[in-house]
Amino acid sequence: MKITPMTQSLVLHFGEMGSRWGLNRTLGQMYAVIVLTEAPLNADQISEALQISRSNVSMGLKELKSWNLIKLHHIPGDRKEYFSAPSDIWEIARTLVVERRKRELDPTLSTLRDALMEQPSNESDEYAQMRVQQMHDLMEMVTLWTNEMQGMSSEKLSALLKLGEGISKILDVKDKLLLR
Amino acid sequence: MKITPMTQSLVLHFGEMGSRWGLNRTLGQMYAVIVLTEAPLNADQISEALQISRSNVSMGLKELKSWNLIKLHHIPGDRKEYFSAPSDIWEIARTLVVERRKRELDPTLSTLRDALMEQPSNESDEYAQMRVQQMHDLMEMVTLWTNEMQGMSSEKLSALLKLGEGISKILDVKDKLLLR
DNA sequence: TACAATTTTCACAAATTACTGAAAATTCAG
DNA sequence: CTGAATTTTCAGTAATTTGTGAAAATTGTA
Repeated sequence: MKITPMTQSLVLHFGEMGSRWGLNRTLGQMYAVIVLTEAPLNADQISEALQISRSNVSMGLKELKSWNLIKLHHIPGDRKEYFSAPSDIWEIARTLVVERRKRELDPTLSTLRDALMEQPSNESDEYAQMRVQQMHDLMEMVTLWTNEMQGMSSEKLSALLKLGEGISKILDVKDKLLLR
Repeated sequence: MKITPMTQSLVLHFGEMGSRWGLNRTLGQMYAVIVLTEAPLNADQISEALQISRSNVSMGLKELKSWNLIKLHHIPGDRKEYFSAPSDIWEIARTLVVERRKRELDPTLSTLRDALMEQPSNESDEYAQMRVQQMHDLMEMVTLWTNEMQGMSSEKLSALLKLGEGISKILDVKDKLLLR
């Protein structure tokens, strides 16, 4: 599959960014080409577009699947598998946030809980445990939020984000509001 | 500096996590030991606690500085520099979010803008540009939010996060609220 | 069931990233 | 200003991560 210069430069950029996003270069490039192309693509097309080996594409697709970032299609009369990204960009964002939480927060939360169960052996352990408690509480709140986010429609999510600076005002009058 | 078994296991965990957090293993470990220790530490203490070379600590501290994650102290009569983490965990979280945005979102936002300036050369470019526009709008909203967050007091941030599932309800009545 | 098409796995190679010790640079007390 | 204490830099090496081709496994059709 040929790729236009515009797509090409976006793909390269998302490759660079991939590594900063907890994915990696190739994964970033692969997802870029999938997101930017309307028609679902098969592995060979991706391999050709990015000039990477077929086996690398296979491994990348496996990982994108584990992130729930791609949809699988079958074309009648064609044995190949075709892949596309959700057409709703909010769905992609929601998935990314939730999956990153799974990878970045959940394991830590569980380690923090373990540490809190232990008996502090001296003063410095006591201080450490206090900090662990703070981190734990904060991360738990973030987890609640991402769960909430997971169940939100794209419209609602968009409305929430559009609040932007309005969020402070809303917080100020929240109590008043919830009383009625 | 000696390290208790509890701190030791937390340090190891944050090392593992460091890589998923856009830092790296050593940076994660270094920050863990700084966060979990009440007294400010000097480079030699960190080097000893983590069993890594002094030069590695120096590079790590440089990076932690660039993330604005550590505070610098001077102890009278001692030429060494001492480092600590903010005592307010919310401040740490706020900094992390803002710094990650700088590294993960800002460069992409600028690339997306560039792509939007280009003249689409054919239909597939038109589709790509449409997606780029969507991504751009979403990321811009996130940027607004993180800016908002940067200016929020820890108390307010905590209140916002505690809303948790309440956020949906608030959204539902937002318009009513803002009218009065 | 047989077999061609397709996908996945995996051992090794290539590329990237992280770590070290030695040397250079900086800092500051006297 | 001197020189000891301290920090930083950097070239080389070590460790980790990523990519490949060949072979194995799976899939689906005739």
